Amino acid sequence: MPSPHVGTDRLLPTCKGRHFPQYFQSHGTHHQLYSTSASCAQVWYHDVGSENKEIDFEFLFESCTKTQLAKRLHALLVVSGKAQSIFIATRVVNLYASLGNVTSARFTFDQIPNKDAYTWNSMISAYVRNSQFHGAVNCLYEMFLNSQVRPDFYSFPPVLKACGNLLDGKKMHCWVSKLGFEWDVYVAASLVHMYCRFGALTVAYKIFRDMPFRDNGSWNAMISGFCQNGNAVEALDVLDEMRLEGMKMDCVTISTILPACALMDDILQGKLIHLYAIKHGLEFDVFVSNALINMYAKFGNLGHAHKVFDQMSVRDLVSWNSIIAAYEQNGNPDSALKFFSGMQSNGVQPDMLTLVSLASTVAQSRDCQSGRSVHGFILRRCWIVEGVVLGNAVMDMYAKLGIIDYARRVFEEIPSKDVVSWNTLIGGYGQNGLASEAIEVFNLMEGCEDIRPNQGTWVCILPAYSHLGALKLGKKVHGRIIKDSSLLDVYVSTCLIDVYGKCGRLDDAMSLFFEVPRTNSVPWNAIISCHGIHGHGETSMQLFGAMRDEGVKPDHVTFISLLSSCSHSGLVDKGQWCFHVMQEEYGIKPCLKHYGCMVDILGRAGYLEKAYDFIKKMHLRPDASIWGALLGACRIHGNIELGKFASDRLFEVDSENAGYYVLLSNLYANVGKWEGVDEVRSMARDRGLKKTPGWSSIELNNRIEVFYTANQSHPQCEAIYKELESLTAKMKSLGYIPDYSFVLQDVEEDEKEYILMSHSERLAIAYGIISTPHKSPIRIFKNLRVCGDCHNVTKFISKITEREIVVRDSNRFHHFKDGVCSCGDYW
DNA sequence: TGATAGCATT
Repeated sequence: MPSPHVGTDRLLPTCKGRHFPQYFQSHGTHHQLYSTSASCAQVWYHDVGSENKEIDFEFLFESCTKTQLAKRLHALLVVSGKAQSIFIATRVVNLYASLGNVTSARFTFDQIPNKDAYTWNSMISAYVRNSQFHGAVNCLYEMFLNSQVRPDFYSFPPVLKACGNLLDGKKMHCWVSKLGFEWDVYVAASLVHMYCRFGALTVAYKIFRDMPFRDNGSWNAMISGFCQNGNAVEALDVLDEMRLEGMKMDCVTISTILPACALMDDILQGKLIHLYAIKHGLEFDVFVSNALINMYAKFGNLGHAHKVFDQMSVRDLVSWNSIIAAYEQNGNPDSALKFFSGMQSNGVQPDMLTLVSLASTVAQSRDCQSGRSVHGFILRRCWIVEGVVLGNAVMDMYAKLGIIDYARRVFEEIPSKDVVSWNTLIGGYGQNGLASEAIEVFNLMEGCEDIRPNQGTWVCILPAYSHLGALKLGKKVHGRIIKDSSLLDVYVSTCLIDVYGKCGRLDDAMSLFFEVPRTNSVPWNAIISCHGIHGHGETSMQLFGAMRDEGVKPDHVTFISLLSSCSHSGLVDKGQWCFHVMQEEYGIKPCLKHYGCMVDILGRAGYLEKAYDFIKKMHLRPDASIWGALLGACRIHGNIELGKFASDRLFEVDSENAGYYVLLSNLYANVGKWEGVDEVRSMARDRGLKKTPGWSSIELNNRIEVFYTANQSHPQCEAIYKELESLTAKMKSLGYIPDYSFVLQDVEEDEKEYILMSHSERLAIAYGIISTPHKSPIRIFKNLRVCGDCHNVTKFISKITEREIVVRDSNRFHHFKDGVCSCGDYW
């Protein structure tokens, strides 16, 4: 029975038919059949040339690890006449199937003349093992139509598995019942598993309950069904029942139940199961070890995860992926990268999931060069086209690396974008401070009919609204969320609290805060920070007290919010107390942001030397924000020497930020040291520094109007400047003197006055005045800090126009009313 | 004679 697809590879050119023995003769007696690669060398073919010795086919079957080898073995079987046996032919079908080659399996299958049930069942499972589920179901129908053999107990388990994947199994269940196979333990377990795949847990559980006999596999099917639908409690209940009935957990049970322990946050249960595995000698099973690595990683216990990984004698792709993900998800990108290179040097080929972890790792390591390497690696394998998940991960990586244009490009290249792709791009723009672009993309997404926003979308778009102060747009989304979903996700609620708080609606933020479940720190952090930026430091402290009373554990973000609240309100003692409590009571190590707040608190309050001593005692290297805080404090308190020292340190670590030059120039100007002002100006000029363009925005008629400094292109430009000129005249009659120290350019005085007048916040305020009813309040947002002159001017404007003016800048809120600011000029 | 099946980890 010559087989045309056999023996076609060029290393065995004459192996067809009867030429085959001659091939061996020409190569002597001891002959290595599979000599193409080292991994195949284990398979030897002994003494074919000397006719009296038998070929060890059993050994050859065992040793086939590649389709090419299987084809040679198949050829050998054909030549030796053994392939005519239906038993041997069926084994060949199974061999091809196990190597992932369904085509060859089917070809061999078709060549077999009198197929029996064994043969048909093997072909069915060949399809299922290779995820060709329609093929499996069709093959069963084919078998049924072939009147000589009937489907039996062995036919249905793989077909039911296929049905589970195809999400269509009612008809098959009827058939199984009709044939009376329902009570076979394998068939019933397959039914249980299939219904669990559909999420029909009640039906699955009923079948499971009614089983007359349950083996380990049946229990495992039910437990895994609950686990995979996220019902960890039920899974653990069934496990208890199983053990009460005297059944022992096996490798499958353990690798199924460990993720449920992680889901339940039940580390004790997880450790007990680990102990059980050790006691019963199951700990070195590759599935069990992998599941243990994943569980310990979820509990943040990298030591245990690493130990399990180290003790493994056999590691597969999942083991490497798990240990890489463990380090990546616990914020240790360096170790994750080390394991990735370890994986490569061990000859394990990475898959798409490896690259998803790797992309996140690189995003954390802030290494743009590696980012490109990862992208290149993926591009060479065309993986972006294959799976949207990897494309999304690469987008996220670029967004986190701050290369948002690349993220956009990857987004454009993803053929079937899902809601996560959109969310990632929206969030990416948001994280890079491009709130308007984020909103633009969100609007584009709204135009896509097949994409529906989810909770993740709201978490990405709402901060963009907070950032621009788009209260009305935020409220619109709030309405939609209430309409769409009965249940408010804690993260979405927190974003809404943030929108209301940052749009100046503290009362609305508070009432929303009281509605959400407050069991984790996230909503607390938001509400504390909102009160902080409004200058209500005492309220922030009271909220912290309430948080402690309710038993909610604060995290490092809580303390950043608290410390910045203290700094905005001048609460020196309370700030120091927080800094102490954070370390002593909660064991949180201060990061640069905490230190920055402390320098700010001390410095603003006038304890400049204390602030400097504090910096000297830091266990982290001070960055620009730390020296910037000290410099800012020196400006307020007119300390030239320390200010000069701080700015020297500052420009060592960041010489590009124009804001710090303005600060220093302002310090000199305040004490009348004009030569210092000139020096700073020339420094700034020499370095050709890139200024962050200042802008302010105002929300009118459901639109956000953005004004850039000295913007002349607005349609109402003329009216705006006219209004400002008239206001300036009135202010001067009330005693306003422009403070030119906020002007960095070296120009004539009248031009300096014009520059100050063109500051974006003034343009926005003037636009508000001419576009809204008399005496109505005005809300302005500015991306940088409001300059001292603008702050002073706004006080005058609030008095002249009898309007309440709320300005939120990059730092905090300023409420102006009757010529006074709520911050008491302390900001 | 022999060979075919369910439940497991990122």
